[in-house]
Amino acid sequence: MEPKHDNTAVDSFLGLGMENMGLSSTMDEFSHGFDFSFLPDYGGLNSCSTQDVGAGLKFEILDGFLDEVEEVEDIYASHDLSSIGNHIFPETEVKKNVSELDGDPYGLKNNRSSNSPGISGSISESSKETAPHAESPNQNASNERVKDSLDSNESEDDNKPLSTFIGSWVKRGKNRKKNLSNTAYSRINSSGERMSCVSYGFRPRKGPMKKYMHTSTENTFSDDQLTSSEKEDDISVTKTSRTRSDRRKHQRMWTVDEVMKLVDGISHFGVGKWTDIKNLFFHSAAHRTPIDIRDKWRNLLKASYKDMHNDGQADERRKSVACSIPKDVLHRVKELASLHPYPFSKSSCFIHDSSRSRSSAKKKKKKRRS
DNA sequence: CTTAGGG
DNA sequence: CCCTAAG
Repeated sequence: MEPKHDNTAVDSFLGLGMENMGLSSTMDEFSHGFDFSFLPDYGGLNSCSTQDVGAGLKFEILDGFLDEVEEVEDIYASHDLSSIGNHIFPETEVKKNVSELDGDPYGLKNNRSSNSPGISGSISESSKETAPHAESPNQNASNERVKDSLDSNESEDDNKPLSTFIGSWVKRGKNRKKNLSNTAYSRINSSGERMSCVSYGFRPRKGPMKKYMHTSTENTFSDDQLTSSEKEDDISVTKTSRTRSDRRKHQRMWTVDEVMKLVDGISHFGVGKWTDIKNLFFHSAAHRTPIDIRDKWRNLLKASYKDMHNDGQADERRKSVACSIPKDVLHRVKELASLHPYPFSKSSCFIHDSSRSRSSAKKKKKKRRS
């Protein structure tokens, strides 16, 4: 292979070359049992890419970028993979099998949502999140790495105000036995403040979702994912030398994208299959336990009903941009709500006003099974 | 372990 | 979010 070390190499690195790189490496790792010949032409995979990669990968010039290259690889791998995945598993065909591809199990993301962060979003996302990955050399069967990056398709941050994280722990007074025994203790034992930068505040959900993930991968990933918020937490904690009194999981604002995934999940699995939804649609979301998801759905329903009672009144009370739920999503929520009622029977939620008497019937329909 | 419900 | 009770 002739290393063409002129502009071409650089160009291809910065441009198409990257794509090819990511793709080719992806292919290397994934072509083990597969015949990708049916895949669409990914821009001269064979012709220029291998060459450029061969040349480019030497990277005398780009030595310093190697780290980033890894990320980039991941990023592109993720994209290529997702597109591949969509080709391999067209829509309805495979359900669980796709689970590992996550992010966009049914290719839903593509159709919907001007909101869901497209490529750009994912890129910033991934680069942010895979970065820590590159540092730990061992723990990546490249296989898993790719899967990770797939997961990082997750739209973690749409618009997460950092203040959210900082503020959230402040308002927690109660101490909880469970939490105390879990997190706080470990922290104390590990000599309190000094340690705090590592483990404080991370309360792993008790059961790692083992079904669809290969343990180490997801865990490390979630750590990475939490990194940002964790840092916030740590800083605040060490600064104030917070005691273990407040141990509430950081309240993370639900992004529109997440909400949409939730809606998707429900429309695919039905209400009540929250573990399934979690696994498929929120597999990469380290937080968002099935319970969280259910709670969110509960809230969404509430919101939708509220909205429908305000008939037409575009209520802008939810001023925070992150919170406001787009109308279309709200509509879908309503549809789903009428489709399969959420089983909360008691009076608790929802406004009980006069108009509810008849209309409530639609909520109390039969529960749809899957 | 999962869900439903309630706080 | 958290917690608990129930399958």
